[in-house]
Amino acid sequence: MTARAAHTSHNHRACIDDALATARALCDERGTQLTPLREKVLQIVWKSHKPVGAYDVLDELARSHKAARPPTVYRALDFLMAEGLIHKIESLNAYLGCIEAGAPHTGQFLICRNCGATEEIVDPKLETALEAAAARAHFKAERKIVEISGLCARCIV
Amino acid sequence: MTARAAHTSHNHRACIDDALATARALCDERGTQLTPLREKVLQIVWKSHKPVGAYDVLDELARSHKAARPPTVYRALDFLMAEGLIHKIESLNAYLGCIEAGAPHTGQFLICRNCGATEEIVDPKLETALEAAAARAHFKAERKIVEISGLCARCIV
DNA sequence: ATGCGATTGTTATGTTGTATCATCGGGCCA
DNA sequence: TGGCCCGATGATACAACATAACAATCGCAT
Ligand SMILES: [Zn+2]
Ligand SMILES: [Zn+2]
Ligand SMILES: [Zn+2]
Ligand SMILES: [Zn+2]
Repeated sequence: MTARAAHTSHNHRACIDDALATARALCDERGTQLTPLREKVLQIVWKSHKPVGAYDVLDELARSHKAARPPTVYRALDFLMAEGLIHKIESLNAYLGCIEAGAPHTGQFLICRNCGATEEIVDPKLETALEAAAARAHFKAERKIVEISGLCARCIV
Repeated sequence: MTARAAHTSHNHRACIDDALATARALCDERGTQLTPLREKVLQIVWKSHKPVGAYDVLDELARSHKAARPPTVYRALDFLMAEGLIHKIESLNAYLGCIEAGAPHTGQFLICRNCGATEEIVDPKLETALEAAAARAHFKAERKIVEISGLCARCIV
C-alpha cells in the first residue's frame, strides 16, 4: 500500500509531519518557495483526511493570520497544486493533501458519502485502462480525473 | 460506436431531434413530466457538443422566457439529471446532453481543452477497471466520475 | 541606489448554486 | 360546484466558490 488508508485509525500527527517534511524537501530541491504562509495552508489542508473547502481554509488561516483574504488562500492552494502537494476534488470544490507528492500524477479518489473520508489511490491498472480508453477514442489524454463516491470500508457496516 | 463522435462534422439538428424524441419517450414511459420549460432547457443544453454553464442556459432561456431566474434553470437541470438525460461535467461546472439516456450510468468524458468539444464514451473495460479499483480498496462505489481532458482527434493537428 | 521579480496585501467583483415562501393549475373527491 | 392536494413555476434574497486589478513589500542582482 502506498499510504495509510484514510479510514484506519492512526496517529494523524505523523501524517501531517510526513507531508510537511516531504513538501519542504521537494520545494528545496526544486528551488521553489514553500513560504510560511504556504506551509501553514498545507498544514491546514492536512488537518484531516477529508477534503477541505477554500473558505474553510480561510477561516482557519485567519485565526493566526488576520490579513488573510480569499486571494491569499487561492494563491497558496494554486502553488501547492502546481507543486503536486495537494489535489482539488472537483466534485466537492475542495482540496486534499497528496499522498504521493513528488510523483507527478492526477489523483484517483474514493470519496465516502457518509463520513467524508477520502482516500487517494494509485492504481496502475486503472491508469492503464484510462489511457487505453482515451487511445481508443483517438484522444490525447493530459489530465485524468477519477472521483468515485460511495461508502468506505468503515461505513459499509 | 455508441454515438456520433463529438468532433465529427454532422447534421447536428438530427442530434437534437433524436435527443428530444428519446427524452419524450422516456419521460412518457416513466410518467414523469417533461414540461415545455424542461424540454426547452434540454434543447439549449443540446445546442452543441460542448458543456454549457447554467447561467449560459439562463441567458439563452431568458430570450423566450422572461421570468427565467437561476432556480428556474437549476430545477430543470436537476430534473434532467435525475432522469439521466444530461450529465454535469464537474471539472467545468457545466452540463452536457447524455448520449445514452435510458441506460443508467455516470458518464465518462473526453474534454478537449482546445476546442471544448466533449465526447461521452461508454467503455466497458474502463468501467470494469473502476469497479476493480474500488473493490481492491474495499470501497462500495456508487457514482463513478471520469473526466479526461486533453486534445481531441481534430485538435491534435 | 536602483531596478527587477516574486510574494503578499487590499478592495472589489464575477461566477456558481440554494433557501424560502408565494402563486398557479390540473386532478380528485365530497 | 367547490374545496383540496400536489407538482411545477415565480420571485426575492442570499450563500458558496473564485478571480481581477492594483498597491506594497522584500530579497537580490546589477
Ligand atoms: Zn492521517
Ligand atoms: Zn465512510
Ligand atoms: Zn450533434
Ligand atoms: Zn478539440
